[in-house]
This record gives sequence, C-alpha cells and structure tokens, in this order.
Amino acid sequence: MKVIVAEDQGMLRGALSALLDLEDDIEVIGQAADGAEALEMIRTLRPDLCVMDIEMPKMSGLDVAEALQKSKDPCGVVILTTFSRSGYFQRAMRAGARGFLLKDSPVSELAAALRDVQAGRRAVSPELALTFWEAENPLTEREREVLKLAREGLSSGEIASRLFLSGGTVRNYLSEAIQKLEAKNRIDAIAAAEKNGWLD
Amino acid sequence: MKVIVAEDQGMLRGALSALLDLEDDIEVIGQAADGAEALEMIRTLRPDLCVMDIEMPKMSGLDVAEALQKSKDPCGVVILTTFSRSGYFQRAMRAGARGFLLKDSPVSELAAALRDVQAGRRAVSPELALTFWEAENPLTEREREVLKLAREGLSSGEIASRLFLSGGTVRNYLSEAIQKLEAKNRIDAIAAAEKNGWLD
DNA sequence: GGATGAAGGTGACAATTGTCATCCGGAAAA
DNA sequence: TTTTCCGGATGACAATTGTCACCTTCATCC
Repeated sequence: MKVIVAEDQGMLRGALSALLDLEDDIEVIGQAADGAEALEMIRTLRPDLCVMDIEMPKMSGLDVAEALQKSKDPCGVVILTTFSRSGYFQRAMRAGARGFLLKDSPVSELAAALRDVQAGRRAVSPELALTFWEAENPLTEREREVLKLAREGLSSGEIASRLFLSGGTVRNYLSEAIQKLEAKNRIDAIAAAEKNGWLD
Repeated sequence: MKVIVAEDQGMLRGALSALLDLEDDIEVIGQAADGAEALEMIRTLRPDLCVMDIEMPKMSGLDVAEALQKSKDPCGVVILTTFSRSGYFQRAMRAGARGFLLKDSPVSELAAALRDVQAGRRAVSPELALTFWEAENPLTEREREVLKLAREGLSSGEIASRLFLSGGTVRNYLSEAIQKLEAKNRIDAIAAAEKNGWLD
C-alpha cells in the first residue's frame, strides 16, 4: 500500500519513513513537514493512507483530516500524536480518521495499524479507548477565542479591542471559563484547557 | 562504537535505535525512557556514547550530563532536542556535552555527529552555533523560583505562603522578571522565559 | 573604618483581573 | 402571541496583580 508521512519533526519523519519503507507491503511515496503540504501531496499523489501528526505548522493534522472528509477524499487517515487529549480524539473521530495512536507506541504497532485500516478496520491505541468517555469541551466558541488570546499574554483590554468588545465582557468570558474549568485564575484555566486539547 | 539511546517518546526511541543499529560501526546496546534509567544504564553497560533527549521524566538529559561530569564518567554525551533554546545549549556545554543537535536534523546527521564525537571532535547543529552568542539568563534564582510557581497557576498570595514571603515581595519579584523579560504581564513573562529555556 | 553596590525584602498605590447581578435579543416552546 | 430560555453583553464592585520608592543586609573595594 502507498502511504504518505506527515510530521513536522524532521528526525521522526525520516526515521518513520525509512522503517515503514522496509516493510514489504508498505511503500512511502511522500513526506510532508506541515499540514498544507500534506493536503497538497495527498491530492496529487493519491496515496492509500496518510500517517498524520496533529501539531504541525500551517494546518494541524485535524484540519487536514476535516478537509479530506469535506472533499470526500478516499485517503485513509491514521493520526499519530504525542498527547492523549480527549478533545483531539473526539475531533479526529468526527473527522473520519480511522486510526489514532500515540507516539509512545513502537513502530511495529504503527505498521500493524496501517494494515488494519487498509483492511477496513479501525486502529486505536488502547490508552485512548478510555478517552472516548471523557468530558466534551465545555467552552463556547467565544470563551475559547478569549482564552487563546489570553494565552499569548494579552491583557483583558487588549483582547477586548482585538475582538471589538468591552473590557468587562472579556473579563466575563474569562471568568466563565475559569469556573467551567474549575481553575483558580486565567493561567490555571489555560493549562487546564490545553491539557484536554480544548484550545486550537 | 557502543551507544545508548535515551529518549522518552517510545516511537522515536525505537526508530532511532533501529536505524543507528543498521550502521556498520554503531551498536545500540541499550535504550532508556527517562533520565534516571539512562544514568543507571551508562554506569552498568559502559557505552562509548549516549544520545540524550533533554525533556525526560525523573531527570532531564541535562541533569544526567551534569551527573556524569561530576563522576568523571568517560561516556560522551550527544544532546538531541526539539528546541533551540540558548539556556539549554549553554548548560549542556558547561556540563561537558560534546554534541548538540536538533530533532529536525535527519538521522544521517545524528550518525555523523556520533562519529565526530567519538573521534574527539565536537558536533553542533549549525542553527545552534549562533545561539552561543545569545543572552544569558537574566533572572535571579528567586525570580525563577517565583515564576515557576506562577506557571502552575498559583496566585501571588499562594506563592508567598509557599516560600514564606510577604505577598508584596512576591509581586515585586514578578514585576522585576516581567521587566527584565520585556513582558507585559506574568503570562507573557512565563512564555518568554520558557522560550529561552530559562525555567526548570 | 567608610563608601559602594548588589541582592533580598517591604508597604503604599494604581492598574488589571475576577465575580456578580442584570440586561438584551432571538429561537424554541406553550 | 406570549412565555421561557439561553448565549452574548454590560457595568459596578472586590480581589489580585504590577509598579515604585525605599529599607536592610552583606560582601567588596578603597
């Protein structure tokens, strides 16, 4: 089967490609260093599968999966990620990903996952099956937006003018987010949201 | 030459070990998933070199390098890291590391670096040579300590009682840190310090 | 000894942040 | 149509955070 490897960290991308290529039934026909490049490559090279990192520049792996789904591209997606965050997993499943495994698994498991997916089965790291039951993202669009700007170190006032709101409203959203996440202040809230993959 | 690979992310650790082992002159005699395990392994297996990640559980790669230096262990250290942070680089050099490269380099470069170091030369990613000239950590011990607690989402008051200081003093340290780092507030300061590897 | 300066420590004050009660407008239910 | 509900929005208030001018201690240099 023909696969593409999309992963921004050069060493892992190269190592993974080399090892997968050693397998008799797998041929790596392309390597992408960011999401946009991956999408482009899938559309021109038409691989059977794509091994996709989530955290990448330009477009995240999840963005790419969603784009493929929208354009009804037949290329199967196997997500490969460092973090077992419930938000990531849920979004990946909704975006039609057929495999989801952690970068902690050995390469042999990745190869096995590729074969499973190619055969029409799903492949999910056991650690992640549990994640399925975890909480949904409790933040509204607005709250997420404000929290993301706060993460960049902006003050409430700056966030307000960036979003054309009053300062009070911004503080209000932050306050709601803090309570929903059971945090003590905005820093705590940012950490809590990130841990679950609820920002981005 | 006999080497050990210390890296917490399973997939990269396995892939790297497999590929290095394919080289005629390199033999991977051990793999460690955290710093403590790496140190233990170096002392019992006595490899020529160790490929060492920085961010690992229990002991960071830099902690291990420092421990080896203190005990005058002859094992050479090649640091392998995601981030080009000046603080990391400077600390690694002081700890006697002989190689320092980014996880963006291809595996072939890692193999070349191992040979260079084994031959008594240094091996440093070109991106990092510049880093040598970058700013030293401007934060005092106290400021770093306070900033690290702030990063966990603690309020000034909580930090104060944790360190047996008055609230005012803590705010004072944070204020100094904010100014030294040219940040707008504590969140910004935390981000700036982390970017340079000045916390930990 | 006395001057100098660096690092740690303090409280007063101003600015920013977090909380709350409340308001508004549109969609869904009655 | 009226009612109810809910997300979005607001300003008043209190708590927390950031700044500043000023002490203290202790080592260093004349």
